[in-house]
Amino acid sequence: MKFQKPKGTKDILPPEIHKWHFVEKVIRDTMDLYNFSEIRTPMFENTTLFKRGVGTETDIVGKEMYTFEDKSGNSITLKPEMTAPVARAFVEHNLASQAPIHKFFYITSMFRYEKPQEGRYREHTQFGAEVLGTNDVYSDIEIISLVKHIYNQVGVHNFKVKINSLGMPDDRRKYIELLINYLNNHQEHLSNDSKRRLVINPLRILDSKDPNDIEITEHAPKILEHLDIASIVRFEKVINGLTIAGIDYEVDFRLVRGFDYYTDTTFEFISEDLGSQNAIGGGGRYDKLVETIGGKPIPGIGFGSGIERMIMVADRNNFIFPSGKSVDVYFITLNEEAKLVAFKEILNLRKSGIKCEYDSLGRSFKAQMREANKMNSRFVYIIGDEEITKQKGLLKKMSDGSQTEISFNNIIENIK
RNA sequence: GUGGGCAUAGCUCAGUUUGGUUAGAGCAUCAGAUUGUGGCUCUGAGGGUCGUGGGUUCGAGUCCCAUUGCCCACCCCA
Repeated sequence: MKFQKPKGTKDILPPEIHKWHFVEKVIRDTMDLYNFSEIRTPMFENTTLFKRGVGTETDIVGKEMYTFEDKSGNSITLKPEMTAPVARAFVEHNLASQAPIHKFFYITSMFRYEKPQEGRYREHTQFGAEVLGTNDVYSDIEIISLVKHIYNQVGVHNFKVKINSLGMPDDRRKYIELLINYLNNHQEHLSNDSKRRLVINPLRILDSKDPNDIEITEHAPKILEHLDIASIVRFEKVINGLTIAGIDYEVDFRLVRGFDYYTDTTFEFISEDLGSQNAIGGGGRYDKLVETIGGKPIPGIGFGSGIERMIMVADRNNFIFPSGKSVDVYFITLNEEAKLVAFKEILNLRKSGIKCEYDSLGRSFKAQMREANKMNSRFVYIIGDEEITKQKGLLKKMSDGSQTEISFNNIIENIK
């Protein structure tokens, strides 16, 4: 019997890892530039956090959570999203009393029990940010600019920003009633899925892909026309800010996201390079979440973005990810004594930060040359019988093939 | 969770229609092409229980069933 990775998971092997290192570095550097600090929370939480925070009617909580009982009978869930854990840590450590505003970022695995397909895993990696403590419109704009800023550095240019406002809960509730009334009159023409959603989560009918549903919802009441004046003003300010920031956006009344905690601003980044799972990232404002999970009424906004999907888009746009430093010196050794000399020299060179490699299979000269060439070594240092006698090795520059005799302890001066 | 397709060497795939001797190619790997010199070229070698388990048959990579995995769409999302 052969072992294989669990369904919906992946291994990242050496030829791919430089992409991840690069993306992670860009994220950390850019987050620092925007003055966000990293937060790490456990891989799992008590299940009730997500039920309370995210909402039991959402698909993520309702059917996609990795939930299990631990040995003492507590219900544990591998985190399917990061906003609720961050809010929990924020409340648990009473951070609100230490400073009025907190800006967090994270890079972490997420777990959702779904049917895997391209760009969709059961364990995937997201980076994201959360701003807690202000509902300033500029924090909305800053978050969206930040995402774009990071995308552009990692080769993700081909994407659209969709934006909408879901208003505050009271307005949304009233709007949903209007929507239900409207849809009830067209019920017989709705898809089966949407008939079901009419009872469970009517907003979701707005983003149905069924042509009939789209036709019907085209003339449905629009949420943006039924919001409180404060929400409308704020939405306009956000949009204005995006224009000033030079970010192209598309107002999309069909954009309703899969978490119950959103209020006012919601947004999504989509790319046509992803196929059917076309969202690279998304987020929104959640001004009621902190109090929902037992904190003070503190507003927040955040986003999450899938790193697998970002790399996928970058690859499909032929983005070249910078790779690490290549080998500086490959030691070619032709006998046992030479190996000992090489071993001593390598110890020294590595202390000075020179990247070295050597043959550990006792292979032929030619094979060692090929190996050095394959790993793109800048230099080769050859030690054979003659060189041992002279106490000088042959330093060969691979780019032009030139080679000179260099004493054993003189290598470092000659490879600049 | 629902529907459709695919599974042959490390990778990309022929071979399946019309079951029939030791299952092939390219790339990759390794080794050679006169003494101790890489990239290009040439030659050769290793590597597969044909996803797994049953069944039909004198005989199965090829037909049938089941199972697992992957892909596509729906659902949903990153």
